[in-house]
Amino acid sequence: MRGRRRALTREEREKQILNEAIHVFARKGYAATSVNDIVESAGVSRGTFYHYFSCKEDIFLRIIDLYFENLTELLTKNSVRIKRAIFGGGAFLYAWLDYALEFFRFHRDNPQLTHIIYRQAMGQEASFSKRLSDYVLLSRHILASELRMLAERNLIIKCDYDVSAAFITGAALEIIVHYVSTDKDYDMERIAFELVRNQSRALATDLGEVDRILEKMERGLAIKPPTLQDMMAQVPRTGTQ
Amino acid sequence: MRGRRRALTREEREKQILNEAIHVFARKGYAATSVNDIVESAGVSRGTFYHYFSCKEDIFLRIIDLYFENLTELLTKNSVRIKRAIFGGGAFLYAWLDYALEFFRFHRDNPQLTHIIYRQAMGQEASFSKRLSDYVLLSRHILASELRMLAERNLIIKCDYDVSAAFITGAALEIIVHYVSTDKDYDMERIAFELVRNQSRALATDLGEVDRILEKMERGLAIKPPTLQDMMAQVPRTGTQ
Amino acid sequence: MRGRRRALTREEREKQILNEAIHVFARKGYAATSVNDIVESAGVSRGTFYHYFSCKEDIFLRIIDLYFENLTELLTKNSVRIKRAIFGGGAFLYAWLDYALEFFRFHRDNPQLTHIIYRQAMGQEASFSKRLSDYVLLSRHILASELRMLAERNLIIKCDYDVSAAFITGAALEIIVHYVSTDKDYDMERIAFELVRNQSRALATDLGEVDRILEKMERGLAIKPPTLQDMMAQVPRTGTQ
Amino acid sequence: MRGRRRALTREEREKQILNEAIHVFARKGYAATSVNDIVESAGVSRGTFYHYFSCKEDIFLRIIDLYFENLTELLTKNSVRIKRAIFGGGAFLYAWLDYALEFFRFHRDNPQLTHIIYRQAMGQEASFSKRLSDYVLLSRHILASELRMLAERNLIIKCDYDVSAAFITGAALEIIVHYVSTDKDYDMERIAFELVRNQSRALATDLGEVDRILEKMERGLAIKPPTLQDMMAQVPRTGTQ
DNA sequence: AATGAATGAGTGTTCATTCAT
DNA sequence: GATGAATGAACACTCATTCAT
Repeated sequence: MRGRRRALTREEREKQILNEAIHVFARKGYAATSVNDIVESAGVSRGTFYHYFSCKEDIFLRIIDLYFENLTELLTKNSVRIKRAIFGGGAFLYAWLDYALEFFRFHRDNPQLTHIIYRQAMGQEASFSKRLSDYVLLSRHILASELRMLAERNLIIKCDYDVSAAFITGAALEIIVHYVSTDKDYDMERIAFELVRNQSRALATDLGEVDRILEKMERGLAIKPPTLQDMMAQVPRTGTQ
Repeated sequence: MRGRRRALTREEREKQILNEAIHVFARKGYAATSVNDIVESAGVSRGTFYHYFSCKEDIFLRIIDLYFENLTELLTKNSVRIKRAIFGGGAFLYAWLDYALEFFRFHRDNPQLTHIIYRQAMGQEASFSKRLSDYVLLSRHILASELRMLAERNLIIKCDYDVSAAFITGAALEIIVHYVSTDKDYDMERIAFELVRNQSRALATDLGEVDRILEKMERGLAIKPPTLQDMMAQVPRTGTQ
Repeated sequence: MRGRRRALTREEREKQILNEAIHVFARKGYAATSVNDIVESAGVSRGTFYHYFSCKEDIFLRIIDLYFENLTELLTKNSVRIKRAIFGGGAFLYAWLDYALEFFRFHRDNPQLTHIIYRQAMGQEASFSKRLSDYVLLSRHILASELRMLAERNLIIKCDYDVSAAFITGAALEIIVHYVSTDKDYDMERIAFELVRNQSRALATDLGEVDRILEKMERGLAIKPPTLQDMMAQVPRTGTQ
Repeated sequence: MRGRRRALTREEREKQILNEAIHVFARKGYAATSVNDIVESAGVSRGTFYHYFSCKEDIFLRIIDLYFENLTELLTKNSVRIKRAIFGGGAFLYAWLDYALEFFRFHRDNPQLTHIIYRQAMGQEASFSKRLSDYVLLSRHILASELRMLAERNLIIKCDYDVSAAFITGAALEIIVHYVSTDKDYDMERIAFELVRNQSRALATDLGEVDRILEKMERGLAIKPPTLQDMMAQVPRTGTQ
C-alpha cells in the first residue's frame, strides 16, 4: 500500500487535509479530535499528515489563519465601500447594511469555520488565544477607525469608538454564532437589518433621517442596496461636510 | 501513609477544592488541566478529589452551575427593580444603568469564573455546551421579556426582542471578557454607562428625553442612581400604570 | 452518626458482614467486588469492616473455610454411615445414594457458596487456590479411602482409587455447578440417582446385583433410603466377608 | 524515542504478544495480571499492545477462542472416528480410548491454556463466563448426541445423555486440571484408560464383552488402538450398517 | 512522497487500607 | 466499638509523534 495514491500537488493535498480537519474539528472540538480522526477522514496516513503539518496545533492555527485571511479581505473590501459612502454623503447606512449583510453571509456560508473560531479556538492552547485575540483586536481596530471617521463627519455621535466597536462585533457574533450553532432556519438579512437599525439608532446624530431610511430599508426587504451611482445621485445635499 | 490528614467537613473541603479548581482551570484551560494539577494546587490527594467530585467533568459542571446560580440571583433581583422602575415611570433608565453596573461588577469581581465560562466552557465537552447554552438561553429569555414589557409601555420601540436581547448580552460580554482577560485597568462604570447609552438610544421611543437623562447621568459619573423614593417622587406624571 | 447502631455481639456482627459478603461476591465476583460494596450492603462503615476482617482476602478465605467446614461435617457424618453400611453388607448402595443426596442438597441449598467456591475461588489469588486445593485433596482423600475399603471387601473393583475419587467428585460438581448456575428447575434426587447408578455400575464387581438394586431404587424415586435397621435385616447373608 | 523498533508483520507481532500473555495469565491469573506485565514480558510498548488488542478483556477472550477452536477441531475429528467405529461394530471402545487419549494429550500439551480456561476464565468478567459456557455447552452437546447414538444401537444403556455427558467431561477435566496444575509426573495414557474403563462399564449394556476388551487394552498399555482396517475386519458380524 | 508499526509519557480513575475523631 | 474522610499506589488506556521502510 505504498505510493499508490494519485500524486496530488503539495497544495492540493494540503488543502484536502485542511478541509477534512475543519469538518472534524467542528464536529468534535479540538481536544477531542485526534490526529487519527483527521487522517482517517482524509484517507491519508499519519506520516503524510506530518509531512504537511508540523503538529496538531499547527493545523489548527492554519485554520484560524484561513478564517481571518478571508475575513480581513471582506472587511477591507467593505471598508473601502464605507469610505466611499461617507464621502458620498448620508447614504452610508446602505453601505453599512451591505457590510453587515456580507459579514452575516460569510459566517452563514462557513458554519464550521465560524464554530471553530468562536466556540473552540478560545480557551484552549495559549497559542490559539493569542493568535485569535491579535486578529480580533485588529478587526475591531478597523471598525473603530471607521466609527471615528463617521464621528468626525458628525454622522454619528462622539463616543468611545473602541468600546462601541466591541459592542457591534459582540452583538453581531452573538447572534451569528447562535444561529450557526442552531439548526433552525433564520432570515439572515432580517437579522443584519436588525443590527444595522440597532447600531445606527444607537450612534446616529440625526435620528430622524436614520429612522426614515431604516423604514425605507425595512419596506424594501429583501433589501437591494442602491448602487454607488444611486447613492451619489440620491444624497448630494449633505455634501462632503 | 493513609487517612492521616485532619478531616474537614465535607462542605469545607469541597469548597476548597472547587476554589482551587477555578484558579487552575482559568489559568490553563479545561483540557490542559489535569486532575493532578487540581489536587496538587489544593494540597489533597487524588482520592480525596474523587470523594467530592465524580470526575473531572463533574467539577467543571459544578463551576458552571456556581456561576449561573450567582448570576441568576443577580438577574432576578434586578429584574424586580426594572419592573418597579417601569411601573414608576420613565426613570427606568437609572434602573437599567444600575442593572448594567451590577452585571459588570459581578464579572469584574469574578474574573476567573468569567473567563472559564465565556472562554473555555463552550466548544469542549458536549455536556458543557449544553449546560451553558441552556443557561444562556434562559438569561436571554428573561431579558427579552423585560424588553417586551418596555415595548408594551411604549418606552422602547417594537423589534425582535430575542434578537435585541442577544445584541445586548453579546455586546456586554464582549467588552467584559475583553477587559477581564486583559490586565489593563478599566473604568467599569464608564463602560456600563456606554452600554446603557448605546442600547437606550438604540431602542428608545423618545430619544430626546433619553439623551437628556443620559447627559445628566454622564455628568454625575460615578453615577448615583436615585433611590426608589426619588424615582417615585420624580416621575408620577407619565403614569402609564 | 456514631455508635448509634444497636450493639450486636462481635459474633453477630461478623456473621452479618460475612453473609452480605457471600451475596455480593456471588453476584459480582471477587475481583469486581469492592470492600465498599460489602460495607454498603451490610450497612456498616469501612472501619467496622476492618475491625472484623484484616483485609479483603481474609473475608474471602473465611468464606472458603465456612464452606469446607460445613462440607467436611457432612462428609464425616456420611462416612460413618458408609462404613456401617459396608459392615452391614451389600446395602451400601443405599448409603451411597443417601450420601449423594445430601451432597447435592447441600449445594443446592447453598448456591452462593457453591458458586463462589467452584467458579471464583480458583485462579484468583494464590492464597485461595492453595486453601482450596488443600481442602479438595482432603475431601478426595476421604472418598478414595472409602473406595479402597469397598475394594478390599470386594464390593467394587480394584482401580486407582485417587483417580476414581477425582472422577466421582468431578462428575458430581460439574453437574451441580451447572444446575446451580442455571435458573432452570431440576430434580436433584434424579441427578443424585444418575450419579450413583453411573459410578456403582462403573465400579461394581457384581453388576447383576447392582442393577437389581438400582432398578428398585429407581422405581422408588423419590427414594426413601432404608433405615440402618432395614439394611441390617435385609442383607445379613453377605456377612462381614 | 518513538517508532524505533523493527516492524514485524501484524500477524507475527500479534502471535508473539498473545503467547506471552498466555504465559503471564497462567502464572498470575487474569485479575492480577496487568497490561504492563504482558508488554514487559513481550518486550513491546504499551501502545503496541493496544494496536493489537482493544483492551485487556479482548486478549483474554482471544485466548479462550484459541483454546476452543483447537478443541473443537479435535472433537470434530474424533467424532467422525467414533461414528465410523459405531457403524463398524463393537470396537468403538478403541475409538473411545483413542478419543480420550487425544483429549488428555491435548491438555497435557497445552497446560497454560488448560489452566487459564478451567481455573481462571470462569467467575471473572461476565463476558468470559458467557463465552466459556457457550463453548462448554456446545462440547457437551456433541458428546451427548454421540451417547444417544450409541444407546440407539444398544451399545450403551438408556440414560439422561446430557447428564452423562456432564459426568464424563466433569470427570475428565477434574483429573486433567489436577495433574496439569501439579508438577507431578503422571501417566496420561493410564488415566485416559481409567476414564474409558470407568465410563464404558458405567454405560455398557454388555459388561462381559466390555470387560474382556478392557482387559486386553490394559495388557496392551501403552495401548495401540487398532487401525480402521483392523476394526472393519474384526467386527463385520454386527453389521448394522 | 508516502506509509503505518511502534513508542511511552501522560491521563482519568479506582479502591484497599488507615486512623483521628 | 464505630466512623468515614483521607490516602496514594496502581491501573487501563490514549494519542501525538517518530522513523525504518
